[in-house]
Amino acid sequence: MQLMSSEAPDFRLEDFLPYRLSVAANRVSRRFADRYGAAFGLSIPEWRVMAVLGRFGRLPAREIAARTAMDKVKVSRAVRQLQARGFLERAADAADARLHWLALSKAGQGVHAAIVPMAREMEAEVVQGLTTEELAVLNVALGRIAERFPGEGVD
Amino acid sequence: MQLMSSEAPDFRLEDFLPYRLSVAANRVSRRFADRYGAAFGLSIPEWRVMAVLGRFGRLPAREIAARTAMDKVKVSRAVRQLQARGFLERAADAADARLHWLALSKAGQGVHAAIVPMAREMEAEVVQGLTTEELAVLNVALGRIAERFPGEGVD
DNA sequence: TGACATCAGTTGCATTTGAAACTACCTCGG
DNA sequence: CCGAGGTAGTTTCAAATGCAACTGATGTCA
Repeated sequence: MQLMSSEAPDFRLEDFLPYRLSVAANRVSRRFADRYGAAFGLSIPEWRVMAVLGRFGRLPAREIAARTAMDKVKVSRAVRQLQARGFLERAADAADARLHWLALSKAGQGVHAAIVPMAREMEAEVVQGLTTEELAVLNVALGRIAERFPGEGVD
Repeated sequence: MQLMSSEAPDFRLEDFLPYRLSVAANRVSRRFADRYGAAFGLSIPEWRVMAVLGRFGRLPAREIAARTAMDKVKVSRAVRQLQARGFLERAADAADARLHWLALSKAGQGVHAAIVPMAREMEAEVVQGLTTEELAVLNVALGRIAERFPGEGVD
Protein backbone atom coordinates (compact mmCIF):
# COMPACT_ATOMS: atom_id res chain seq x y z
CA MET A 1 0.00 0.00 0.00
CA GLN A 2 1.54 3.24 -1.02
CA LEU A 3 0.52 6.81 -1.56
CA MET A 4 2.23 7.19 -4.91
CA SER A 5 0.19 5.68 -7.67
CA SER A 6 3.32 4.95 -9.65
CA GLU A 7 5.51 1.89 -9.44
CA ALA A 8 8.56 4.10 -9.59
CA PRO A 9 10.21 5.35 -6.45
CA ASP A 10 9.67 8.93 -5.38
CA PHE A 11 11.01 11.57 -7.62
CA ARG A 12 13.25 13.86 -5.63
CA LEU A 13 13.61 17.25 -7.21
CA GLU A 14 16.52 18.12 -4.94
CA ASP A 15 18.51 15.21 -6.39
CA PHE A 16 17.58 15.90 -9.97
CA LEU A 17 20.69 16.88 -11.85
CA PRO A 18 19.23 19.47 -14.21
CA TYR A 19 17.68 21.14 -11.19
CA ARG A 20 20.87 21.07 -9.16
CA LEU A 21 22.79 22.43 -12.08
CA SER A 22 20.30 25.21 -12.57
CA VAL A 23 20.27 26.20 -8.92
CA ALA A 24 24.03 26.23 -8.57
CA ALA A 25 24.51 28.20 -11.77
CA ASN A 26 21.83 30.72 -10.98
CA ARG A 27 23.07 31.37 -7.50
CA VAL A 28 26.54 32.01 -8.74
CA SER A 29 25.24 34.20 -11.56
CA ARG A 30 23.12 36.18 -9.20
CA ARG A 31 26.01 36.90 -6.88
CA PHE A 32 28.17 37.69 -9.82
CA ALA A 33 25.64 40.12 -11.26
CA ASP A 34 25.20 41.80 -7.89
CA ARG A 35 28.90 42.37 -7.48
CA TYR A 36 29.53 43.65 -10.96
CA GLY A 37 26.43 45.74 -10.82
CA ALA A 38 27.52 47.34 -7.58
CA ALA A 39 31.16 47.79 -8.51
CA PHE A 40 30.93 48.83 -12.16
CA GLY A 41 27.29 49.15 -13.07
CA LEU A 42 27.73 46.30 -15.52
CA SER A 43 25.22 43.59 -16.32
CA ILE A 44 26.39 40.09 -17.11
CA PRO A 45 25.91 40.53 -20.86
CA GLU A 46 27.89 43.77 -20.73
CA TRP A 47 30.53 42.13 -18.64
CA ARG A 48 30.89 39.30 -21.15
CA VAL A 49 31.29 41.68 -24.03
CA MET A 50 34.04 43.52 -22.19
CA ALA A 51 35.72 40.25 -21.34
CA VAL A 52 35.98 38.99 -24.90
CA LEU A 53 36.98 42.35 -26.30
CA GLY A 54 39.67 42.62 -23.68
CA ARG A 55 41.03 39.34 -24.85
CA PHE A 56 40.61 39.54 -28.61
CA GLY A 57 41.03 43.24 -29.16
CA ARG A 58 38.43 43.79 -31.83
CA LEU A 59 35.55 41.70 -32.98
CA PRO A 60 32.36 42.14 -34.97
CA ALA A 61 29.17 41.73 -32.97
CA ARG A 62 28.50 38.36 -34.53
CA GLU A 63 31.80 37.05 -33.18
CA ILE A 64 31.07 38.48 -29.77
CA ALA A 65 27.80 36.60 -29.78
CA ALA A 66 29.53 33.35 -30.71
CA ARG A 67 32.19 33.76 -28.05
CA THR A 68 29.85 34.71 -25.22
CA ALA A 69 27.06 32.22 -25.84
CA MET A 70 24.62 35.07 -26.22
CA ASP A 71 22.27 35.80 -29.07
CA LYS A 72 22.81 38.77 -31.31
CA VAL A 73 19.99 40.77 -29.76
CA LYS A 74 21.56 40.60 -26.36
CA VAL A 75 24.92 41.53 -27.76
CA SER A 76 23.42 44.43 -29.67
CA ARG A 77 21.86 45.82 -26.52
CA ALA A 78 24.93 45.31 -24.38
CA VAL A 79 27.08 47.00 -27.00
CA ARG A 80 24.75 49.97 -27.22
CA GLN A 81 24.92 50.39 -23.47
CA LEU A 82 28.69 50.10 -23.32
CA GLN A 83 29.07 52.54 -26.16
CA ALA A 84 26.84 55.02 -24.39
CA ARG A 85 29.15 54.80 -21.42
CA GLY A 86 32.17 55.34 -23.59
CA PHE A 87 33.73 51.93 -23.02
CA LEU A 88 33.56 50.83 -26.63
CA GLU A 89 34.65 52.07 -30.01
CA ARG A 90 33.02 51.03 -33.19
CA ALA A 91 34.46 51.13 -36.67
CA ALA A 92 32.86 50.20 -39.95
CA ASP A 93 34.61 47.52 -41.94
CA ALA A 94 36.24 48.84 -45.09
CA ALA A 95 35.27 45.93 -47.29
CA ASP A 96 31.91 44.86 -45.89
CA ALA A 97 29.52 47.62 -44.88
CA ARG A 98 27.48 45.22 -42.76
CA LEU A 99 30.34 44.62 -40.37
CA HIS A 100 31.26 46.85 -37.50
CA TRP A 101 34.38 46.19 -35.51
CA LEU A 102 34.07 46.70 -31.82
CA ALA A 103 36.92 47.34 -29.43
CA LEU A 104 37.46 48.64 -25.94
CA SER A 105 38.12 52.36 -25.73
CA LYS A 106 40.86 53.66 -23.44
CA ALA A 107 38.28 53.98 -20.68
CA GLY A 108 36.99 50.53 -21.48
CA GLN A 109 40.45 49.08 -21.16
CA GLY A 110 40.73 50.65 -17.74
CA VAL A 111 37.49 49.04 -16.67
CA HIS A 112 38.57 45.75 -18.15
CA ALA A 113 41.76 45.84 -16.12
CA ALA A 114 39.68 46.22 -12.97
CA ILE A 115 37.14 43.65 -13.95
CA VAL A 116 39.45 40.75 -14.52
CA PRO A 117 40.93 40.46 -11.01
CA MET A 118 37.45 40.57 -9.58
CA ALA A 119 36.44 37.72 -11.84
CA ARG A 120 39.37 35.69 -10.64
CA GLU A 121 38.35 36.33 -7.07
CA MET A 122 34.83 35.17 -7.74
CA GLU A 123 36.09 32.08 -9.48
CA ALA A 124 38.31 31.32 -6.53
CA GLU A 125 35.29 31.65 -4.30
CA VAL A 126 33.31 29.20 -6.40
CA VAL A 127 36.17 26.78 -6.43
CA GLN A 128 36.91 26.93 -2.73
CA GLY A 129 36.04 23.70 -1.05
CA LEU A 130 36.79 21.71 -4.18
CA THR A 131 39.97 19.78 -4.57
CA THR A 132 42.02 20.13 -7.71
CA GLU A 133 40.77 16.78 -8.93
CA GLU A 134 37.18 17.66 -8.23
CA LEU A 135 37.58 20.89 -10.10
CA ALA A 136 39.07 19.09 -13.06
CA VAL A 137 36.20 16.64 -13.12
CA LEU A 138 33.68 19.43 -12.80
CA ASN A 139 35.18 21.16 -15.78
CA VAL A 140 35.16 18.02 -17.85
CA ALA A 141 31.57 17.32 -16.90
CA LEU A 142 30.42 20.82 -17.74
CA GLY A 143 32.18 20.62 -21.07
CA ARG A 144 30.55 17.32 -21.93
CA ILE A 145 27.15 18.57 -20.92
CA ALA A 146 27.51 21.76 -22.94
CA GLU A 147 28.56 19.68 -25.95
CA ARG A 148 25.68 17.30 -25.58
CA PHE A 149 23.20 20.15 -25.40
CA PRO A 150 24.09 22.56 -28.16
CA GLY A 151 22.36 25.88 -28.46
CA GLU A 152 22.67 29.02 -30.49
CA GLY A 153 22.48 31.92 -28.16
CA VAL A 154 21.99 30.32 -24.82
CA ASP A 155 22.03 32.40 -21.69
CA MET B 1 56.07 44.13 -25.17
CA GLN B 2 52.54 42.96 -24.96
CA LEU B 3 49.11 44.06 -26.09
CA MET B 4 47.41 43.57 -22.76
CA SER B 5 48.15 46.41 -20.40
CA SER B 6 47.83 44.08 -17.42
CA GLU B 7 50.51 41.90 -15.92
CA ALA B 8 48.04 39.07 -15.68
CA PRO B 9 47.70 36.50 -18.42
CA ASP B 10 44.74 36.67 -20.78
CA PHE B 11 41.38 36.18 -19.28
CA ARG B 12 39.62 33.39 -21.09
CA LEU B 13 35.88 33.58 -20.76
CA GLU B 14 35.47 30.09 -22.12
CA ASP B 15 37.51 28.71 -19.22
CA PHE B 16 35.80 30.82 -16.59
CA LEU B 17 33.92 28.52 -14.27
CA PRO B 18 30.88 30.70 -13.54
CA TYR B 19 30.48 31.13 -17.27
CA ARG B 20 30.84 27.44 -18.02
CA LEU B 21 28.39 26.63 -15.30
CA SER B 22 25.90 29.12 -16.62
CA VAL B 23 26.16 27.92 -20.19
CA ALA B 24 25.80 24.25 -19.29
CA ALA B 25 22.86 24.89 -16.99
CA ASN B 26 21.06 27.14 -19.43
CA ARG B 27 21.44 24.77 -22.33
CA VAL B 28 20.02 21.93 -20.30
CA SER B 29 17.22 24.10 -19.00
CA ARG B 30 16.34 25.28 -22.44
CA ARG B 31 16.11 21.76 -23.80
CA PHE B 32 14.17 20.73 -20.77
CA ALA B 33 11.71 23.58 -21.14
CA ASP B 34 11.25 22.85 -24.84
CA ARG B 35 10.43 19.23 -24.19
CA TYR B 36 8.04 19.81 -21.35
CA GLY B 37 6.48 22.69 -23.18
CA ALA B 38 5.89 20.54 -26.24
CA ALA B 39 4.76 17.44 -24.41
CA PHE B 40 2.63 18.90 -21.63
CA GLY B 41 2.47 22.64 -22.09
CA LEU B 42 4.29 23.08 -18.82
CA SER B 43 6.86 25.73 -18.00
CA ILE B 44 9.76 24.90 -15.73
CA PRO B 45 8.20 26.64 -12.74
CA GLU B 46 4.98 24.72 -13.31
CA TRP B 47 6.88 21.52 -13.73
CA ARG B 48 8.69 22.06 -10.45
CA VAL B 49 5.49 22.69 -8.59
CA MET B 50 4.03 19.46 -9.94
CA ALA B 51 7.19 17.59 -9.02
CA VAL B 52 7.18 18.58 -5.37
CA LEU B 53 3.47 18.12 -4.98
CA GLY B 54 3.75 14.68 -6.49
CA ARG B 55 6.30 13.83 -3.89
CA PHE B 56 4.93 15.51 -0.80
CA GLY B 57 1.23 15.29 -1.45
CA ARG B 58 0.18 18.64 -0.12
CA LEU B 59 2.09 21.77 0.68
CA PRO B 60 1.40 25.43 1.24
CA ALA B 61 2.80 27.75 -1.41
CA ARG B 62 5.53 28.92 0.90
CA GLU B 63 6.83 25.37 1.21
CA ILE B 64 6.67 24.87 -2.51
CA ALA B 65 8.81 27.94 -2.91
CA ALA B 66 11.36 26.65 -0.42
CA ARG B 67 11.53 23.24 -2.03
CA THR B 68 11.82 24.44 -5.63
CA ALA B 69 14.30 27.29 -5.11
CA MET B 70 11.75 29.69 -6.56
CA ASP B 71 10.44 32.88 -5.05
CA LYS B 72 6.87 33.15 -3.93
CA VAL B 73 5.84 35.25 -6.88
CA LYS B 74 6.90 32.61 -9.32
CA VAL B 75 5.16 29.94 -7.31
CA SER B 76 2.02 32.01 -7.14
CA ARG B 77 1.91 32.38 -10.88
CA ALA B 78 2.72 28.75 -11.59
CA VAL B 79 0.02 27.65 -9.18
CA ARG B 80 -2.55 29.91 -10.75
CA GLN B 81 -1.78 28.44 -14.13
CA LEU B 82 -1.88 24.85 -12.96
CA GLN B 83 -5.13 25.48 -11.16
CA ALA B 84 -6.64 26.95 -14.30
CA ARG B 85 -5.74 23.75 -16.09
CA GLY B 86 -7.31 21.65 -13.38
CA PHE B 87 -4.11 20.02 -12.22
CA LEU B 88 -4.21 21.41 -8.71
CA GLU B 89 -6.58 21.52 -5.81
CA ARG B 90 -6.45 24.18 -3.21
CA ALA B 91 -7.84 24.00 0.31
CA ALA B 92 -7.87 26.65 2.98
CA ASP B 93 -6.23 25.70 6.23
CA ALA B 94 -8.69 25.25 9.06
CA ALA B 95 -6.58 26.98 11.67
CA ASP B 96 -4.78 29.65 9.68
CA ALA B 97 -6.71 31.49 7.03
CA ARG B 98 -3.53 32.69 5.38
CA LEU B 99 -2.50 29.18 4.46
CA HIS B 100 -3.74 27.29 1.47
CA TRP B 101 -2.81 23.70 0.97
CA LEU B 102 -2.06 22.72 -2.55
CA ALA B 103 -2.21 19.23 -3.96
CA LEU B 104 -2.39 17.51 -7.31
CA SER B 105 -5.88 16.81 -8.55
CA LYS B 106 -6.69 13.45 -10.11
CA ALA B 107 -5.80 14.93 -13.49
CA GLY B 108 -2.66 16.43 -12.02
CA GLN B 109 -1.60 13.05 -10.69
CA GLY B 110 -2.01 11.62 -14.14
CA VAL B 111 0.23 14.28 -15.58
CA HIS B 112 2.72 13.79 -12.81
CA ALA B 113 2.91 10.10 -13.59
CA ALA B 114 3.81 10.95 -17.16
CA ILE B 115 6.20 13.69 -16.24
CA VAL B 116 8.50 11.74 -14.00
CA PRO B 117 9.71 9.14 -16.51
CA MET B 118 10.45 11.91 -18.95
CA ALA B 119 12.52 13.65 -16.31
CA ARG B 120 14.50 10.50 -15.72
CA GLU B 121 15.15 10.23 -19.42
CA MET B 122 16.42 13.75 -19.57
CA GLU B 123 18.63 13.20 -16.59
CA ALA B 124 20.04 10.10 -18.22
CA GLU B 125 20.78 12.17 -21.27
CA VAL B 126 22.64 14.76 -19.24
CA VAL B 127 24.59 12.09 -17.45
CA GLN B 128 25.54 10.13 -20.54
CA GLY B 129 29.21 10.39 -21.20
CA LEU B 130 30.01 10.77 -17.53
CA THR B 131 31.35 7.93 -15.49
CA THR B 132 29.77 7.07 -12.17
CA GLU B 133 32.67 8.67 -10.36
CA GLU B 134 32.48 11.80 -12.44
CA LEU B 135 28.80 12.03 -11.76
CA ALA B 136 29.37 11.67 -8.05
CA VAL B 137 31.98 14.40 -8.09
CA LEU B 138 29.74 16.63 -10.14
CA ASN B 139 26.99 16.24 -7.61
CA VAL B 140 29.29 16.98 -4.73
CA ALA B 141 30.66 20.02 -6.48
CA LEU B 142 27.23 21.38 -7.31
CA GLY B 143 26.16 20.87 -3.73
CA ARG B 144 29.15 22.71 -2.36
CA ILE B 145 28.68 25.56 -4.77
CA ALA B 146 25.00 25.88 -3.95
CA GLU B 147 25.86 25.93 -0.26
CA ARG B 148 28.54 28.52 -0.68
CA PHE B 149 26.20 30.78 -2.61
CA PRO B 150 22.95 30.89 -0.72
CA GLY B 151 19.92 32.58 -2.15
CA GLU B 152 16.28 32.98 -1.35
CA GLY B 153 14.33 32.37 -4.47
CA VAL B 154 17.00 31.65 -7.01
CA ASP B 155 16.08 30.53 -10.49
C1' DT C 1 23.16 41.28 -64.82
C1' DG C 2 19.40 40.65 -61.82
C1' DA C 3 16.31 37.97 -58.94
C1' DC C 4 16.74 35.69 -54.68
C1' DA C 5 18.75 33.67 -50.67
C1' DT C 6 21.74 35.03 -46.90
C1' DC C 7 24.04 37.75 -43.48
C1' DA C 8 24.94 41.77 -39.86
C1' DG C 9 22.64 44.17 -36.84
C1' DT C 10 18.43 46.65 -34.94
C1' DT C 11 13.78 47.26 -33.55
C1' DG C 12 8.98 45.92 -32.20
C1' DC C 13 6.25 43.39 -29.38
C1' DA C 14 4.64 40.04 -26.34
C1' DT C 15 6.21 37.24 -22.46
C1' DT C 16 8.85 36.46 -18.28
C1' DT C 17 10.91 38.18 -14.47
C1' DG C 18 11.56 40.18 -9.74
C1' DA C 19 11.50 43.81 -6.34
C1' DA C 20 8.48 46.28 -3.76
C1' DA C 21 3.99 47.45 -2.41
C1' DC C 22 -0.17 45.71 -0.94
C1' DT C 23 -4.09 42.80 1.37
C1' DA C 24 -5.45 39.83 4.62
C1' DC C 25 -4.52 37.43 8.51
C1' DC C 26 -2.06 36.01 12.73
C1' DT C 27 0.82 36.74 17.21
C1' DC C 28 2.37 38.67 21.02
C1' DG C 29 3.31 42.11 24.51
C1' DG C 30 1.23 45.26 27.37
C1' DC D 1 -8.55 44.00 23.97
C1' DC D 2 -5.46 46.58 20.85
C1' DG D 3 -1.73 47.94 18.22
C1' DA D 4 2.94 46.86 16.34
C1' DG D 5 5.12 43.75 13.77
C1' DG D 6 5.34 39.43 11.21
C1' DT D 7 3.64 35.99 7.65
C1' DA D 8 1.04 34.05 3.30
C1' DG D 9 0.08 35.14 -0.92
C1' DT D 10 -1.20 38.46 -4.76
C1' DT D 11 -0.68 42.48 -7.55
C1' DT D 12 1.73 46.15 -9.69
C1' DC D 13 5.21 48.01 -12.41
C1' DA D 14 9.46 48.44 -14.60
C1' DA D 15 13.20 45.95 -16.54
C1' DA D 16 15.09 41.94 -19.00
C1' DT D 17 14.31 38.59 -22.41
C1' DG D 18 13.61 36.43 -27.01
C1' DC D 19 11.38 35.64 -31.16
C1' DA D 20 10.14 37.47 -35.37
C1' DA D 21 10.10 41.02 -38.49
C1' DC D 22 12.75 44.44 -40.46
C1' DT D 23 16.73 47.34 -42.86
C1' DG D 24 20.50 47.47 -45.44
C1' DA D 25 24.25 45.12 -47.52
C1' DT D 26 26.55 41.02 -49.73
C1' DG D 27 26.81 36.56 -52.06
C1' DT D 28 25.20 33.50 -55.71
C1' DC D 29 23.76 31.34 -59.59
C1' DA D 30 21.22 31.17 -63.78
